[in-house]
Amino acid sequence: MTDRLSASFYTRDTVQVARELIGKRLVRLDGKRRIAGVITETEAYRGEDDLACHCRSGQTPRTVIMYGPPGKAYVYFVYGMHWLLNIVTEKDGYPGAVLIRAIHPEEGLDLIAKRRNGKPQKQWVDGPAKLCQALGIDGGFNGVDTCSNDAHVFVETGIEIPSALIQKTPRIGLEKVPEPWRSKPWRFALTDPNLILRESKE
DNA sequence: AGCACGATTAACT
DNA sequence: GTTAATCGTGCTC
Repeated sequence: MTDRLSASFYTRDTVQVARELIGKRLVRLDGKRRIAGVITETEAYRGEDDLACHCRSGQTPRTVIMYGPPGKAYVYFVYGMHWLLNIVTEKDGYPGAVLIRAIHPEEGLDLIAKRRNGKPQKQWVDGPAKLCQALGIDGGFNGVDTCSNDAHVFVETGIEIPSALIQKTPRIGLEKVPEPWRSKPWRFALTDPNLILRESKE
């Protein structure tokens, strides 16, 4: 049995999914090893009218995944060197995705340390591109169905996080995006990830 | 501690 | 030709 999230979880409003992904567990199967951690930061991008969303220009070769069925990984390349991981949301045909910006690592720490090449632990996975580097996620994962049993990247059920501990803020890196989109409170972040640390140590 | 900038490529105008 | 859902380095205060 598995407690992997199914497509129905993602077949909903993107902002709601982004909120509920906080506290869930992101898992990467690396050979026989697991790299996993609690999701601590997400952002919602939805619809062609959202001028921060890649789909603002309609369906293109890059964005075709976002228009397809929910639960698939949307992995894209930016700034000439970074990969970013999203999970597609909303009904098939309506574009939306949640960007996974940060996790709290709990499994496979040695593999993360290795990929992050000697950086201090605080900088292992505290940004969307660092996260992808740490987990070994690149363009090869674009379009992978995370709900399928043989996917090597997926999300499991996790900890229930009270809303009081979740910060809602505008999305990051949208300096040139016009209002109201620049200021939409579609970023969700755990205020103090150390709360999770304490819980997991028991 | 905080800010500015260069890296480096694909997609879009 | 321009820009980008970023990161790491190096400089200044």
